Parts: sequence; C-alpha cells; structure tokens
Amino acid sequence: MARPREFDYDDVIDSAMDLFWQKGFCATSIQDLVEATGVNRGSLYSVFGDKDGLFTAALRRYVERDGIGRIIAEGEDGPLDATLNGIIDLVVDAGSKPGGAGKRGCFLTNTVVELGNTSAAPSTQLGELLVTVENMLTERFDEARTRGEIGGDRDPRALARFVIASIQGMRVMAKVDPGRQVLEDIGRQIRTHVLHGARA
Amino acid sequence: MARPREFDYDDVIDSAMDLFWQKGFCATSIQDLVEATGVNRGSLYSVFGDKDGLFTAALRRYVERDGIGRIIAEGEDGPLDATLNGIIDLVVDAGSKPGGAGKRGCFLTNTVVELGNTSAAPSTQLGELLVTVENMLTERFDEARTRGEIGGDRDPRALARFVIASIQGMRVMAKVDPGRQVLEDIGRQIRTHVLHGARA
DNA sequence: TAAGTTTTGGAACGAAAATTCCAGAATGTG
DNA sequence: CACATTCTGGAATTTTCGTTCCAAAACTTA
Repeated sequence: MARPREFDYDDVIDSAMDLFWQKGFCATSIQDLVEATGVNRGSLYSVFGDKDGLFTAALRRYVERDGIGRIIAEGEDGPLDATLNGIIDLVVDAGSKPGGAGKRGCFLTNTVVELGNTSAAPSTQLGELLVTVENMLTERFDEARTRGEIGGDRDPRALARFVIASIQGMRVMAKVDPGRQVLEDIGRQIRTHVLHGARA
Repeated sequence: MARPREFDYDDVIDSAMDLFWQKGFCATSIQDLVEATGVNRGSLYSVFGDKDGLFTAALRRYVERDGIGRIIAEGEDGPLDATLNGIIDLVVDAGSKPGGAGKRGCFLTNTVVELGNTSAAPSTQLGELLVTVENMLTERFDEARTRGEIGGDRDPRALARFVIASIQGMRVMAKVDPGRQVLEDIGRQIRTHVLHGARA
C-alpha cells in the first residue's frame, strides 16, 4: 500500500549498537550513524524518533543478545574451575587483542558510567541485570561448595559479587591496553581466591 | 609588572575537576566551565591552552589528591592492613551514600571508560596514571612481604594489579547503587585475598 | 605620571551538532 | 493506469560546540 523500507530494522540496530558500544553515546553523532548504517537521517528519525530512541533500542539489543549472563550460563553443569577459567580467559583474550574489539569493554557498564548520573538513566535495568548474574553465579558457587570444589566455609553470594566486580574491573582496565600480562595477573588472583582462598 | 590574575589557579582546577568528575569530558562544555569557575573563556584558554589541557590538569589533580593514590601514599610506613582498609572503606563509604556524591564514581575510572579506547588527547596519559598507582601499591606490597605481613611467596605486582582492577570494579558497581552490603562483600573478599590468600 | 605588560570580558568565527522539512521516488490498490 | 501512501535523499535550520581575537582595564616598574 506504500513504498517499502529499503533497510532492515534489525541490521540498523546492530550497526548502531556496534558504534555506540565502541564510542559511547555522546561521542557518536547522527552523521556517524548515518554512515555506519547506510540509512538516511530522515529515515532514522522517522523510525526511532531521535538519538535517544536509537540508543535505547541498541542497548536493549545488547542486553538481550550480548549480555554477560550468557557467558556464565554456558558453563552450567561443568566443573567450577572450567567455568571460571572460561570467563577469565574470555576477558583476558578480548582485552589483549590489539585491534580494539576487546577494548570496547561492556556496553552496559560503559553506558552506566557515561550516563548514570546525568540523564534519565537505565540504571535500574542494569541493577536488575547484575542481580540476575549475581544469582546465577551464586548458585554455581553454592553447588561447587556442596561438591567440595571450594571450601565449605566460603560465602557463595559474596564470592559472586566479588567475581562480578573484579571482572568489571578487568574490562575497565582492558580499555587502556595494559598488555596481556596485566590482565593475566588479575585473572590469576581472582581464580586463586575463588578456588583456593581463605574464608571470608 | 603587569596586571595580576583575578582568579586562583588551583581553585579553577578544583572547580573544573568537580564538573568533569560529575559529567564527564564530552558532556562538559567550555560554557559550563566558564560558569562553574567564574573565569572567562579567554583566560581559561590563555592559561590551560584548550579543553584537553584543563581536563588533563583536573585529572592529574584528582590522582594526586582524591584518588586512592593519596591513601596509599599516606599509609606509607604503616601496617598494610590499615592501608588496605583505608582504600576499601573509602570506596564502600563513597558508594553507599545515597545522594549523587557517591554516584560520581572514580574520576579516573570514568575517564578510562569514556576515553580509554579513543584517540582523545587525555587518553594517552591514562595508562601512565594507572601504572603510577600500580607502582605505589606494588612497593607497599613488597615492603609488607619483607615485614611478613603477607606471605613470602606472594607476587606484589600481581597483587597490586588485582587490587586496582577490583577497586575499579567496585566503583563501577557503586554507580548502580547496589547497597552497602554488596560493596562490603566485595571489599572483604579483596582484603582476605591480599592478607590471607594463597600463592598466585 | 608614563610606559610596558598582562589579564579581562565579550564579541565573533567556523565547524559540527541534532533535528526538521520537503520534493521526488517507489510501491500496493482500485 | 492513476491514486494514495510511504520512504528516500539531501538541503535547510537552529543550536551549540571549541576556539580565536581584540580593545579596554589593571597593575608594576621606572
């Protein structure tokens, strides 16, 4: 009944997500988005309303598809050290790549740091997501404790909170390209504390 | 021999630091800085060169005065656990305050996330600043090791890197306002690993 | 007081920002 | 084929950005 769109809605969001993820909200201009998506200004505005609308769409896409919870869920029903190594190695590898793909960090973390205390933040969303991840990790640690993989006197929830924070810290550090050795040092300390640490 | 300045150099940097800390580099305009510092455009430019210069000065001021580096420096020749507690308590307290003061996070962390993977001028010194803190902490851990406060088989530099990353993670977490208990859990794990952890 | 030097305030500039607008192109339906 | 409707491309608009420039002001020294 009318002229059809010449672009794919999901492709546009994916491209926008990549850009916002890499550059942040403020540093990404509409012109950048026009060039990256190949879609004209007018079309972008008619579909997404404004820059905020496109950004929130991209952020939502990230939460659904590329969130950190995925990584943890993949290691279910395996030994704890394998899961832990998987998580840490992933962050180390991503942060060690010189190209810059790993230096994007976590899109959600980046967003909260950039917009958390300025605009109407999606920080409530982030809080919920982090709690979800925390619960998943807590469950894994609890199981590992009953299986004797970690000491019976450890605190699963505190350990989960610790790992989440430390991983976030690693992803922040990775942004300044500190070299693989630095990330490996950090990862080794995290791993050691979780698997062979003292009661806390 | 000439007209004297009507503003105090240090006051200007302090005001600029507060603004940049709260809003970030990109979201802070020269106009904002003019209004916050009470100093005219021309004077700002003649003294600091450009926006990057003022930002760099503010960041350096933060690292010297308000970052964990100050606590590390102050704790010199004291017991390690006191220094460690000082660092952790600072982050827990700041992150637990319900107002906006705690949600500023760490100026250095914010800057790393915002500018870490860009080619912006201030990003070049981020690595150096982090390495400076790392070196200070490494030295403290090394002394603590010779004094028997931590095991002789611990790796001072790896521990320093670990603490820095974990603290960064805590400060990111604090932006989501997760509650004091979460931050205390994380801090306790960090302290336990450093003081009573296994070799790594 | 006069000369010399630096700061000050604010206008002015060019670039880039976000957003709006519209004439023409492209499609489905009658 | 023509009408209605939607999309497209890009020019146009309006702010706002970072930065520059300069005449007037203010102070020190001689």
